[in-house]
Amino acid sequence: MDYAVAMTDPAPSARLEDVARLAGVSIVTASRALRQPEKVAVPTRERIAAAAASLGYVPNLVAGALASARSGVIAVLLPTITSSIFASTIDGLTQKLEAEGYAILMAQSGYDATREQHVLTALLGRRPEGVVLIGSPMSEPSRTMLAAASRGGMVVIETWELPADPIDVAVGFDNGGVGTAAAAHLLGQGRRELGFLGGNDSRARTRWQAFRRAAEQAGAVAVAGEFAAPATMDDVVEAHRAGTLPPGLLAADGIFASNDVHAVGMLSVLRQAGRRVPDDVALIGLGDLAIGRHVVPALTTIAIDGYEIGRLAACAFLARRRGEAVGHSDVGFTILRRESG
Amino acid sequence: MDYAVAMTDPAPSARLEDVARLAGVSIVTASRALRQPEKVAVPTRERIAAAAASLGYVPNLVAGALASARSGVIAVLLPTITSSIFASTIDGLTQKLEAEGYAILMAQSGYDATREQHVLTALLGRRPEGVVLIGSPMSEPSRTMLAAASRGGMVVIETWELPADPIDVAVGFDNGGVGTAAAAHLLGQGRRELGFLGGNDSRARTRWQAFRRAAEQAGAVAVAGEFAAPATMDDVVEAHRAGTLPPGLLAADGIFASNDVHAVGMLSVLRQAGRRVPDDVALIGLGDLAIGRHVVPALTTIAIDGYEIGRLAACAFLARRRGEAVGHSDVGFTILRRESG
DNA sequence: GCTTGTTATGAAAGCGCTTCCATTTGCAGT
DNA sequence: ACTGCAAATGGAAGCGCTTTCATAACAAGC
Repeated sequence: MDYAVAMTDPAPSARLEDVARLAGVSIVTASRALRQPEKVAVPTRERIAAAAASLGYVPNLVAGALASARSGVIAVLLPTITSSIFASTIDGLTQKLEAEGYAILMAQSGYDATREQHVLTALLGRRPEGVVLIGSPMSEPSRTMLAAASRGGMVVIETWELPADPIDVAVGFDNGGVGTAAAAHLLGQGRRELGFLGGNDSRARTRWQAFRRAAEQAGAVAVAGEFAAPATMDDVVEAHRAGTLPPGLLAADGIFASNDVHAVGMLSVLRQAGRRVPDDVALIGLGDLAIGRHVVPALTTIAIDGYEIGRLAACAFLARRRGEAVGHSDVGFTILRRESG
Repeated sequence: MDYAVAMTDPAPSARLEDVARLAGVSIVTASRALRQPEKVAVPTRERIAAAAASLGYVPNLVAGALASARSGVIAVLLPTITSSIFASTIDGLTQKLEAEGYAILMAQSGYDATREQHVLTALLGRRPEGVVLIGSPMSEPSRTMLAAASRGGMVVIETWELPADPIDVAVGFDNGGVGTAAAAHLLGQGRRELGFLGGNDSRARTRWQAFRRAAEQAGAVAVAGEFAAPATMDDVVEAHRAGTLPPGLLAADGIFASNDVHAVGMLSVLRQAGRRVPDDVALIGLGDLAIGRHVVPALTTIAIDGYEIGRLAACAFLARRRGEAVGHSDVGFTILRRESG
C-alpha cells in the first residue's frame, strides 16, 4: 500500500527551507550560503553545504528566476537544427554562456514565418534574458514582439546577417559582399555563364542579388536555382531527377552554391550529368563544412567562422548585461580555393 | 532626462493583472480565458482577448511554471551539437513536443563526465518535466541525480542505447547487434583482417566488443582504432598524418567505422594511402548520414533512424505524462549496401 | 561610555501566476 | 414558490525562491 503510493505519488524534492531547517539557520542564510558564500560565516556555510548535500538539494531555478526577475536563460531561434551549418554557432554560444550559468532554450522556425511567430511567443514567455536569431525575424509581428522585448530589457541578437536596421545587436557578415566575391572569383577564371543555387531565405536572396549584379556588370549571364528551404544534399539530386532545376544551371560553367550542403549535392548532379568539375564547370560553396574537404574534387568554398559568430554573440550579450554599449560585429569571410574551381 | 531614464530603466511588460483590469474582470478569469477558453462566457472571453492583444501581453511562463509545478520544459543532454548524427533525433523530438507547447532546453556534455554532471545540475534546477539523454549518464553521481529526479516524477529517457538497467525508459537499438552485423557483413565478403574505428563512448565500445567477438569466432583478425571523442572527419585524417592510427587498421581489408563521419574521414585516409575501396578494402559506416550518399564510392552503412528515436522518445514522454506505463523501444537497424563494401 | 561602523543573521514582502474553494446568477424541475 | 444544479466568476492562498530592510552582536574610535 505504502509502496503503491510511493509509485504514484512522486516524492517532492527538497526545498531551501528543508536545507535551512536541517542546518539550523533561516532560509535567507541558506540562500546566501549557496549564492554568495563570502557573506556567510565559514562554520555556518559548511553546515549548510552539508545539509544541502545530504538532502540532495537541487535549487529550484524556476522559483529563483521568478523572484529575481533573471531567468538565466538564452533563447536560440534557428531555421532548422538539421542544417549543420549553424551547429558551430550554437556551439560557440554555449561554450561561453554555459560557463556563466546560462541555459539554452532552443527552437526551430522551419523557415516558416507563422511557425516562427508561434515559437517565438513560446520562447518569450519563458522570459529569456537574450534571444539569438539566425538571421532576422521573418515577419513583421515577430519583429514587433522582439522590439518590444528589447525595450523591456531583453538582449536581441541577429546573426549571420548584418541588417541595415537591426533590432538591437547584430553579429554576422556581408552577405552581399559574399555574392559579389563569389561572382568575381568565377569571372576571374574566365567563366561566363554563372549559376546560383540557394535557399529562399533572405540571406541567400541577398547573396543572389549581389551575385547577379556582379555577373551582369561583367557582361556574363547568371541564372538562379532556388529551393524551398531547407534543402538537403538529396533535395538537390532529387530536383535534378525531377527536372525542376533550371536548365541554365546545368549548362553553366561556373556555379555558386550558397551553402556547402547544396554544393555537395550539386557535385553529385554534375557527376551524373557527365560534367567534369572543375574542367567543364567550376563550383564554389559557402560555409567551409568538413565535408567539403573530403569530397572529390575538394570543394572550393567561402569560409564563414560560424563558431566565432556564436562566440561574439555571447560576448555581446554579456557586455550588454554589464550595461556596456554594443555595436555590430562583422566576422568577414575568406575564399578557400581548393579543387572544384 | 526622461529619455535617459527610459533607456536605462526598461519598461516592465504587461501582467495578467493589467489585462484583467483593462477587461474589467478578475485575474482568475483572465487566466482561464487564456488557458481554458470554454470555461469563460464568450463576450467576456473576447474582451479579455482584446485587452491582451492591445497590451501585447505575453504570459509569464516562469510564474506559471512555479504556480502549477509544470515547467513545460524538456531537457536534452547530448554529447555535442556539432555531431550531426544526433540532430535528427532532436528534430524528431521537437516536432512532436513543440506542438504540445513544450520548450527544449539543450546542453552539451562534450563527452566529459564532470561537465555532464555540472550541466545536468543546471538542467535539473530548471525542473524539466523530462530529460532526454543521448546514451546513458557517464558517471555514478549523474545517474543518482537522474534516478532521484525520476522518483520525483520526472521522465528520464535514455536514447541510442538499450541499457540492461535503464533508469526509466529507453529508446534505442542493439549496439552489440550492430557490431556483430557489421562483422558478419564484412566476413561474408571474405574479408579476414577487420578494423574498427570509433569513439570511446560506451555505445562505440559496445559495438567494438561485439565486432571483435564475431571476428574472432570466425577466426579473423580484428584491430581497433579508438578516438578521444568527439572525432570529426578531419580528426581521422589528422590521426593518420600524425601516425597515431593503429597500423593494422591501414592494412585491414574490411573496416567498420562506427559513425559515418569517421567513415568519410577514413575514406580520405585510404585514398591518400593508395588503397582502393572496395577492391582492396571494404568500408562500412553507421548512421546513414546524407554525406555517405554523396561521396565516391558511395558509403555502405548501417542505417539508424535517428528521427524515429526522437519521435518515439517524445511519444514515450507524452504517454508517461498521461500516466501510462512505457517500456523500451528498439528502432532496429538496417544495412544499406552501397559501393564501399 | 557612547557613537559609528562592520559583520552575520533573520523577518517579511513579494515575483506573476495557478489552484482550490467559495459565491453569485439563471433556470430547469416539481 | 422552493430546491437543486450547472455555468460564470472571484477571493485567497501559496509555488520556492530573492530582495529589501531590520536587528543583533561586537570591534574600533574619540
